[in-house]
Amino acid sequence: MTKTESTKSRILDAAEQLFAERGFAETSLRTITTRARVNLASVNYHFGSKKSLIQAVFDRFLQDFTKELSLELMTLEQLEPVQLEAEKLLNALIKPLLSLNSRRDNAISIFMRLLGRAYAETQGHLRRYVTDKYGHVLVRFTHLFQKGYPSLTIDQIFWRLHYMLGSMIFTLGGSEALRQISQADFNRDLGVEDVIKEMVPFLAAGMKA
Amino acid sequence: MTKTESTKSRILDAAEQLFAERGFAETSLRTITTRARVNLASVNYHFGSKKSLIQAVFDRFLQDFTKELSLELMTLEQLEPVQLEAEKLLNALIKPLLSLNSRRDNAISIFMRLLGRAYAETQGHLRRYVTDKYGHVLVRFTHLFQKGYPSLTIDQIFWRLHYMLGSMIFTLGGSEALRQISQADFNRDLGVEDVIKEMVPFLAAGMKA
DNA sequence: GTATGTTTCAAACAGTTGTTTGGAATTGAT
DNA sequence: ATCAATTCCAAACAACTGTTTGAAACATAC
Repeated sequence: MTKTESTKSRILDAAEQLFAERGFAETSLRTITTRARVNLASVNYHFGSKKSLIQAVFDRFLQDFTKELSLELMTLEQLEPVQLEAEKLLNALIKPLLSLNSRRDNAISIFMRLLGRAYAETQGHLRRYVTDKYGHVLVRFTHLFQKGYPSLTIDQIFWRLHYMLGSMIFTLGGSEALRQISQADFNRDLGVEDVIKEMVPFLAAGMKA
Repeated sequence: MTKTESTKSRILDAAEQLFAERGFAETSLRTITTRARVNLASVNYHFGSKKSLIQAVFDRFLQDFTKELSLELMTLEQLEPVQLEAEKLLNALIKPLLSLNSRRDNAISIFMRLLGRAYAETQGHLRRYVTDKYGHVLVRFTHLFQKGYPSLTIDQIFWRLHYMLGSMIFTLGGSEALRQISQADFNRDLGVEDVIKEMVPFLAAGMKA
């Protein structure tokens, strides 16, 4: 059993990294199994198919993330409307993100990049899978914002949340490359945590606009 | 010559649509040539390779877009610092976008989706190609913001521009799918133009924060 | 030690990919 | 009408894809 687990998780480790780097279609099972130092057939043996492997990669991430996020939302849901400031709501999203990074190096970037790629899969199984399984936290989030900012219409909140998601996925998912540009043009280097901190006032101001 | 042009542009039309829908790797030349009703070999004859075809698709879009954008930037660059409000700067970006849509249906979504996919290509030729060829407008944009908001540091401006780009690419590129969700959950339907209008105050507030 | 179930592995499978080829069809100029 | 250049096209190419197979290696229990 221990040998199996190491094979499965070695595959997951290699897969999530490669998927984030190159994309799903651009990553072959042979590339994954070579990097994971396991036999090619073991992916189909342990996961069934490449599609299922992709979902398994997401599952591992989303389990950790949504568990923490759900906890944050629960405490927020017991607050009075006046206490629900945008900054506080944003932190409920950011705290679980940051704790991802404490478990594994670079986890935020990988996770955001995977999300971005899943989102880009327009025709795909993945998009449905992610939204079906984890769309309810978005709904809870929407309700919280509605409660804190009752002057905004529900569509305004809906769309602003998506502007926000776009900012986060885009900048955090590509942060290495962006940091390279930033470093080249402005001779400064920011870590992912710094970028997130910079992001909060920007997003909060937008949500309150 | 006229036959050739029609073949070339038929390929470009089919390719840009399919690339935006499914992605570059997920779209085969056979799918493209079938939809374009041309022979398979004509892609390699007219464009050389699939990579070059992808670049050609971008070129056609970016030529129209950057020409208009550059014009907008020029008029802004002759204004006084106090006149450079965030809303005005945003409109300089949005106007060329909207005029894309007047030429071809759905052009904004397609363009944004292509940009998103190019951006996701981390290892790739495309990323370099786009940033190399059109990165200077980003620099001009940064300078304008710096002039209008001198209290912000250069890194703050740099990152906020990227938050902004993320919002735009994410929401406009996926707007059909998002609109579906919006329609299902809130029974409202917004066109791309409406989403953009909704976006301006959000982004402007963030930039000024 | 034998038997049972699980996991690994090399090899092969059928299908798809981008690209190349050499000849046919078409074009435009003289 | 003749010639040269351009464009088209069916067919084939080698390389790569995800998946399956059946036997070998391993582990676990009696």
